[in-house]
Amino acid sequence: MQHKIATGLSRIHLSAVPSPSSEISVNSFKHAFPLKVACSQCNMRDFCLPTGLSPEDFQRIQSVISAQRSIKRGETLYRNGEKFSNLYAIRTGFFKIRTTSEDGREQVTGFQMAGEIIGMDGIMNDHHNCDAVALEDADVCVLPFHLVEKLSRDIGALQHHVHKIMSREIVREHGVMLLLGSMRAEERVAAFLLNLVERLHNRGFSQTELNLRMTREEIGSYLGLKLETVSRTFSKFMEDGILEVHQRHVRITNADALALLVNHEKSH
Amino acid sequence: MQHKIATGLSRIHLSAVPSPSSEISVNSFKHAFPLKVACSQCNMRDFCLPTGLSPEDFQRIQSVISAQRSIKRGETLYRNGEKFSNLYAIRTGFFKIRTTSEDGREQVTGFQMAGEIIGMDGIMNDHHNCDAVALEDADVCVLPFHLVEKLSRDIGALQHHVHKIMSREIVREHGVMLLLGSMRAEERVAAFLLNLVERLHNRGFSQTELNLRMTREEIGSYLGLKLETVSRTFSKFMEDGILEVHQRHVRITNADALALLVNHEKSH
DNA sequence: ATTCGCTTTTGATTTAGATCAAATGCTGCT
DNA sequence: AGCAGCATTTGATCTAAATCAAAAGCGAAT
Repeated sequence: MQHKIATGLSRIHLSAVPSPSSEISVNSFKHAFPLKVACSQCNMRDFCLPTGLSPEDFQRIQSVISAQRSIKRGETLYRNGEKFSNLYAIRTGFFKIRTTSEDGREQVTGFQMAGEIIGMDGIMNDHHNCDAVALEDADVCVLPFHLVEKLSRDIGALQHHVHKIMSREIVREHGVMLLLGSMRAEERVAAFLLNLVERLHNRGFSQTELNLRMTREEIGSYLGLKLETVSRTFSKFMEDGILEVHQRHVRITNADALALLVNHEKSH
Repeated sequence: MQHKIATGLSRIHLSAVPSPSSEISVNSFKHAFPLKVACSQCNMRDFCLPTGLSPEDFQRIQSVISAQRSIKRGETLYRNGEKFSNLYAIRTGFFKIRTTSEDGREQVTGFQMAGEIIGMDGIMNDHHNCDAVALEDADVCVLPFHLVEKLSRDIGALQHHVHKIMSREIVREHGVMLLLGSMRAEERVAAFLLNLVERLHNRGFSQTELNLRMTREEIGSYLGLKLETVSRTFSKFMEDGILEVHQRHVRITNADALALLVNHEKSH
């Protein structure tokens, strides 16, 4: 597979196969009637769904997808306090998930990309307790949760898959806690970049090059650092020949050094 | 309800109702044959299970509990890398959950007490990826996960409850990330104490007094601070008349001040 | 093409918390 | 009871990252 760089342009490669109707008509009606794509045809299916489903199961799972929704950059898919009713499978685009404390402090708890499922925070008490903000134009599949639950009672593979996805989120957050609780700035930034690039690589993008969708401030919020520290760390990595950074475009020129930074606490 | 202080002694109040057999015989065989208590009779049932279950449902849920297990202080219930097969409902006792990075850094990701369910980290890839260490002698109910899944396909309330429990864990971890990513030392310690005391209060213990089960170092690991900083913060809170601390015994003498610390970022 | 409003970089300085060090206090064990 | 080994406290010092400040870069809108 040719590796692509995760730029805005290449987003189109991540989209599902277009319908037979012309590009123009699709685009004009895109916001009002987002393209509904069969799960069995979607490039993201292996990320959203269990593998090895029968065509009938695909059909049944497809039936719970009530709609697709397009979210423009800067808009929110759901917000803290809103009634919970759906999970969302990201089909294209990129989100930040953030929580806010009573006194207004903000914490980015994750950056989520195509193929990932978001919204599970709302199950607990029927209301979302964080915001999902699109960092680039995005399309999501809407999965009414009561239907997901209903169908999982019939399809064991789906049931287990839902459990796995939630477990994966718990484990991911353990990793972030480790990062926030015990790593120094350089390690955090290195871990962040390696994680992003790995997930992009799984989706067919380059392993060494990426376009950041978020500001230095958002990276800082996620990593428990100030934006100046993020910026300085990037500059430091450039000096060390580990990265080439031009604005939001990053090329990893020494992945080994980056990996070493994360896994070997500097002795002192 | 009379409030109890969470000391080692009062642990007995958290235990399920003893069987008709004498205390002595129960205790002598405790480790080998932990008392199996009916869920419907267990004081922790409202924490572990959905409310409003029929007697039949209690019976069926009870049937998936393969055993109870006693863990001595310092021992682990499960370990990173171990095969996953069970969730555990804590019946008595207190655990720390910790992850370890490749280079050996340790992060306590949570402190869990009676009524809480642990082990969900293992669902994702069939292996646990953290350790559960008993900080005091503990009894847990062993819930083979494949049976939990099987039964949830029949009992909708159980299915939803499992989802809620996992969602709650995700949300809890969001909170810890907020703490680690954006709070200062005093706020972290205040948030930690308020959280602990609230959970104990929900279980019938005092709202103002508690016995810590963990060392300053473990608190520090959880809060992303060094043990000296935790100790100093306790001392500071004593000077300020917010706490009385004697070793592991803590009395909150000014809960309002503690709450204000958490919710109002100091302007500067 | 120009302007306005971000975003990013970089420098100077400050500071919260880490680190290093030592004394004291508990707890469990023989 | 006495000893050994932790756990905790407290003080002195250091440092990584925050804060404050200013300039430069970029992109969207007119």
